[in-house]
Amino acid sequence: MVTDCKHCPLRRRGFFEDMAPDELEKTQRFKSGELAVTPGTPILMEGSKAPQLYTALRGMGLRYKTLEDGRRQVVNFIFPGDFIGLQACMLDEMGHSVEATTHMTLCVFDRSDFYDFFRSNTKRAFDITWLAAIEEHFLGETLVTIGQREAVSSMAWAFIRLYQRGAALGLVQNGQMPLPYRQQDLADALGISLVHANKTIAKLRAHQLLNWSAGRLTIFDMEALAKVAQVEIEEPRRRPLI
Amino acid sequence: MVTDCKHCPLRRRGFFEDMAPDELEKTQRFKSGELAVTPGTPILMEGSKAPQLYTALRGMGLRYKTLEDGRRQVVNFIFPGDFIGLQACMLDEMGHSVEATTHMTLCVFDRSDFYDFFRSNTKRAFDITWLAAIEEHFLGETLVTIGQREAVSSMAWAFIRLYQRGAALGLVQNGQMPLPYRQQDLADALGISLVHANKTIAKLRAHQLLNWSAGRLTIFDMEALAKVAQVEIEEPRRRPLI
DNA sequence: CGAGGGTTTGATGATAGTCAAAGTGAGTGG
DNA sequence: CCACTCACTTTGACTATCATCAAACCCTCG
Repeated sequence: MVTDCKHCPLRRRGFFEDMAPDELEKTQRFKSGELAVTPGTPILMEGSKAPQLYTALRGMGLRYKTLEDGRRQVVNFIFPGDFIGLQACMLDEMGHSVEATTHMTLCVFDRSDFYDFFRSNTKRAFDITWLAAIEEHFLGETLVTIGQREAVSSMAWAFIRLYQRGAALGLVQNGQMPLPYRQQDLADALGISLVHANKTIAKLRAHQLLNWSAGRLTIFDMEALAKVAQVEIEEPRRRPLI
Repeated sequence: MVTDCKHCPLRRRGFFEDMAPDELEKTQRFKSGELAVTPGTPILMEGSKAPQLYTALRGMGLRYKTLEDGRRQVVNFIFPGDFIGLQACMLDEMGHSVEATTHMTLCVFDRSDFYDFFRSNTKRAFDITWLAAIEEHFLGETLVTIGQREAVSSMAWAFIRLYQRGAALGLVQNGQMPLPYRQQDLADALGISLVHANKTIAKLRAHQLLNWSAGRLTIFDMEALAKVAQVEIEEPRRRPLI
């Protein structure tokens, strides 16, 4: 019951770039299977040499790093279409762990086929580099956030980016999207404590800017939120799908 | 008076990977010239579509992003051998600004030749992706630092990484290396205020762990420093040179 | 010798962390 | 169907880390 790349439900969303027939076919051959995991399942571990790569097909997860004293930094939230494990592939070791937050389905690729895939088609190689670059770009933005913005501002920024990502994927309906994370996850992503995160969210809610409860996010006033966050509102750009 | 890739002074250091003759020759053809800049010169601007790429040949600089309110986040410190402008190339726009801290000499490449270069040799394309991946890896580590470590710990981490990078490049002599940045730069890199940065450095100095003055860094006790920073001591790995 | 960039220091206050406890709601088992 | 548990959220009280302000200091340079 493996999804055929030709009929990939993701590619139908306008968010992902179209693929030439031969790219599609090569990707199909690259794909070695599918993996379904339950919430909380670790998918990749920091420092491990994973033999496989994934693309998130359904469900959400997160990337994180942990410090020796147990502190955790959430590096990124994983949405459908995200490519997982490039670091293990290029650097031989994952720089962060990956874990499923909801039920997830992942397309599986064998690392041993990666170089062939990379070589087989310049466009695809370029796509992979593009993904690495956009990730670097995003991490840079996250860095400014954690380093320079204060909590309210950080929170606003995070919600805006999450919402935009959701919107691009067509997850937003009636101004609402599923956001199945815990406050602890957001807190760990922004480098603030759970308690402080909670109080900060409460503040945004009190100001009628947004609501996030029961795993659903609603944004009431994007303009005002953007002002709080000090960001330009811009659509995420279309991205390649591996 | 342009340095020939064949005799590139960087490649002689063991830190950079060897290059096959044809790679070397393609790189040479890719290189369109050299640029010498004085301290303080902006090299790339956030948001700009730079027509050129660079490799730092000599000198040091920094990458940073600025917020509307003027706050600055230093994303990374640029050392000889660093590749500059990949983001502009892949994403069409720089995600951060780049500025020279010391006098610098940069190898210049034309963006219009980039795709050809990328396509011409799979190994080189791979190298570029590798660089993007290692950068992503490093930014992840920075993220944990800013998000989870407290000031002393952050500082210790930063000095360790800078020192290791310097050591790999052969800049360390008698346990000392040049580190021509201001305390403000370090502060902006770690997301703390100048005053606090200063006091934190003073603390490390008082504990006899290191000294950083007059643009020179000395580390007295790497072990203890690593303990403060909560990091493993590991050599930076050899990297490709573009 | 004065100017200016960078560093250092002290005083004060705000932002955010920690601790502790209560509230909420979904899921489970008797 | 009703406790009961467990994971998560919410709130209050207290504290620490860190930011801001201001002034002095140090050094190089013209």
